[in-house]
Amino acid sequence: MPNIPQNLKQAGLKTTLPRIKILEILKNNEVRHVSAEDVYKLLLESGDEIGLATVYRVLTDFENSNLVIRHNFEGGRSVFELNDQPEHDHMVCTECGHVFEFRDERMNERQKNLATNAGFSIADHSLYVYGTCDGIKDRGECDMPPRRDLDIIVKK
Amino acid sequence: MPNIPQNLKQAGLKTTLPRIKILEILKNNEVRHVSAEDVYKLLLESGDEIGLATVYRVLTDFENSNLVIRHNFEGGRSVFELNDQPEHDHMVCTECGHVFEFRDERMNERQKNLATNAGFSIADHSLYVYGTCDGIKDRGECDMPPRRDLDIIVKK
DNA sequence: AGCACTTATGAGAATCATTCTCAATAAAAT
DNA sequence: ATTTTATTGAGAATGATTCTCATAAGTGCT
Ligand SMILES: [Mn+2]
Ligand SMILES: [Mn+2]
Ligand SMILES: [Zn+2]
Ligand SMILES: [Zn+2]
Repeated sequence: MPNIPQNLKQAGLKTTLPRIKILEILKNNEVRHVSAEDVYKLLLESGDEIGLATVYRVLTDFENSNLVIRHNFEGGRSVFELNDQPEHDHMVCTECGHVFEFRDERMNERQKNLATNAGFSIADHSLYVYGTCDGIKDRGECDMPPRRDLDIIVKK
Repeated sequence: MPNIPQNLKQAGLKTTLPRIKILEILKNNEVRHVSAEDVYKLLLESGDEIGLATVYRVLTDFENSNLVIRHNFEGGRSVFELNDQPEHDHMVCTECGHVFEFRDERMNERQKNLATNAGFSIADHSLYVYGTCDGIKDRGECDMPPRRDLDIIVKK
């Protein structure tokens, strides 16, 4: 089991209670793509009184030390996820809010080639697909909580 | 030359002065990816006193009637562009702010297949690539204003 | 453990983009 | 021209996020 204080130290961050608690939440398998507000509420639920400003600060610190990745889905609020998966993209269901993760190696490659050929150095990229997960819903997979593993993997 | 009142009527929008002025700006070849604030300032520069709230409203109306497309690049502000180009994606230079447009038919297809196979109905998607345009800059293409035509087209 | 030094936290104020409210106005319909 | 209905403008309100600054907590060193 990964040692959280260890993780923080490695990331160059002091081991403080708020950071430990928040990293615990993010490592918890029950959640995956969470907003700052979500984290704040989860903390309250577990009896930890940590200010919202602190939650934002900690998440930003985590982002800067690459412990988490920040997403800007439509809707104006940032969403964070633990940076413990290979690079992947997201499909967001605009009906039920479920976020599906997928990975398409060939698409990544194509993106890189494209940029490189154009003389552009990629620092980052974001691909979000919005729609509804009807088909998946029909198969009873929609209302399940997001899974730890990528939902869809497209092989080369 | 496309008739602006015509365009508005077709879109089911009343022909009002603010709408005409704003559509004029968007159709003007000098700008392409603009924020509401940008539009507001351009209006002021040309002596039109149109409230910022109206600019936002009009742009949203335009979006709803598919006259424009709204982008949510990183940085928390929406950017709009006239919807007069085939579907395309964007590379945003985080140094100079230049936005390059590109189109990769195969990537689009792949996205669609991916989603379809997963039982997901795509309503929309956004692919933004962030980085720096060093190479392009070297070739003296970077600080030019965005062009009307897609910057980069990748053929099948 | 106790002390000093540095960094993080909390609460609330401040900021920023965007939306809302509502009275005044302008466009379309009759 | 008159009525009807949608739009505008100014400023207030909102919502997410950041900032400020006094207080508290972590870390290193006696
Ligand atoms: Mn993810
Ligand atoms: Mn574009
Ligand atoms: Zn769904
Ligand atoms: Zn550049």
